[in-house]
This record gives sequence, structure tokens and C-alpha cells, in this order.
Amino acid sequence: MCAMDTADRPDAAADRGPCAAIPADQMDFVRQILDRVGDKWSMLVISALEARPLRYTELQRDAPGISQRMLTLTARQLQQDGLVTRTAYAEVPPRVEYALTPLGRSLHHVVTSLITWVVDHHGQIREHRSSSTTTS
Amino acid sequence: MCAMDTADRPDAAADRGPCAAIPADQMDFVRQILDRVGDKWSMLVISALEARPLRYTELQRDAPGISQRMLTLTARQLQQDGLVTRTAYAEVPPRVEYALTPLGRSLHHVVTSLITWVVDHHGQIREHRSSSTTTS
DNA sequence: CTGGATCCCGCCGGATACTG
DNA sequence: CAGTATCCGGCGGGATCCAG
Repeated sequence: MCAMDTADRPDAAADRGPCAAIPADQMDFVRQILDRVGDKWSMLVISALEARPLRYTELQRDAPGISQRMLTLTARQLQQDGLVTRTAYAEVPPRVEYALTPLGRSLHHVVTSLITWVVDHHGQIREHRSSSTTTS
Repeated sequence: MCAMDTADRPDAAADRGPCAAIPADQMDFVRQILDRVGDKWSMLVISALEARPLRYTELQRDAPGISQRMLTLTARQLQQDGLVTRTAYAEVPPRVEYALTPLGRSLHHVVTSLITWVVDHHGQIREHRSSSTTTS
């Protein structure tokens, strides 16, 4: 986000607003994280792990509708990003525990504040959706 | 997010954490907005509009890489949600101006705080990504 | 200039079956 | 139990052409 053309509009630098604070080289990265946040399963898993560490099967239970494939993929992503930890115990019945890292927890907090906004304003949005005033 | 099974685990009510604050009937709605936030083009457009109202072509310029199809679709979505306004002037060369609504601006602020988090922690995430410590 | 209509392909993600 | 491998259908979204 934060439109970053401006290359051909030297005079437009003043128009860019607060977005100018975000270096262009971090833009793609920001989008990656934003995609992750917007991802249905990522947030579902993180939320499920918020209360306490969970095993694979428990995650499947606590993330309604997630498939094995997506659970595995999502978990791997979150692990690689350092948002969750994966601990495998070499036992007779294999056991693996997933847990939130401090980083993951802090992300969840931020997202929670966003959710709070949505809950606060979902009335207004619903309103606009029903009365889509085509001002033409 | 905020795993909402618990139906078959009557004793698990205590585990749910802060997510219990979110009514189940708003969950799907929250996800819709979260998807919109995570959507590449939505945020790009909102950010572009933050500085000032823009015309169709200007939006195309300021949202690098967006296609006509996606610009039109995204704009319509945002308009229906009451996040932007679309004003068409019946002139000889057709002119349409898109502008952020207060609601849209407030959403952008929230998202900006999320972006701030990303910028603050992208170092840690990058670290974890490179040294994907497979704790097995 | 501001879109609408169509075609079409890539890939996301569900379902299913198999393994250590 | 905790995954991996494979198939495959749907659709998101780019490209292109057309219209008011």
C-alpha cells in the first residue's frame, strides 16, 4: 500500500502523507505480513494457540473447518516467521506441541485491536452495504 | 479466528481467552473485513486516497500494478462498505472522483498501526525466516 | 476518460489415500 | 498421532476488446 509511484511526479512528494515513513523496500514485506494477517487460517490458528499450547489434533479441533493440508502449511509458515514454535517429542505415540512465541502473541494483540475496530464499526458498514447509495 | 468450537467441550469455556468477547454471529463479518484489510488492492487504494481525492486514472497511477478490472472491483467494494465515496460528474470528458470517507480514514489509521507493528518487528521475522530452526 | 464484458490461466485449497 | 503426496475443481485476477 501507500502508493509509491511519485517517481514521475517530483512535485507530489508532499501529497504522500504518513505513508512516506514506510521505506519502499519494506513495502513488499509489509504486504506479506498483511496477507498473513488477512489469511483465514493463520489468525484462526494463532487465536487457538492464544490460551495455551496445543497439539496437532487439538489445533484441528480448535480451528473449525481447517484441513490437514492447510493446518500443516499454516503451521509451517507461522513457525518460519517465528510466530509459533513447534516442539516434537520422540515418543511412542508421536506428540507435537505448537505454542505462541512472544512475537506471535504481540501480533495477536495488534490484530485484536483491529478486530475491535471492526466490531465497533460493523454497524456502519452494514448500513452502507444495504443502502448502497449510487451517487451518479 | 478465535476458535469457536467449544460446543463439544463444555469444560473448555475458560480456555477461550479474550476471543470470548467476540460474539459468534459477528465472526464471519470480522473475517470479511479482515480479508478486505489483507487484500492487496483495497489497502493500496485506501492509502492512495489518504492524501486527497483522486480520479480513476490517478488511482491507476498511484496504485502500482493494479488492473482496470481490479481497480473497478475494489473501488465498488470500498464504496459499498462506505469506506470511499464515488462522485461522477456528467461532463463532456467524464470525470469521477473517489474520496475517503471518515470511516475509511479511521480504518486506515487502525491499519497503519498494524503496519507500524510490522515495520517494528520485520527484523525479528526476517531473522526467523533465514534461520528456520527445525526443532525436531 | 471511465469503466463493462469476456476469455483464460495459475494457484489456492479441499478431499482422499498413504507413511513413520 | 502427525503428518506427506497427489489429484483436481473453483475462482481470483490479468489481458484484451468494446462501449457510453
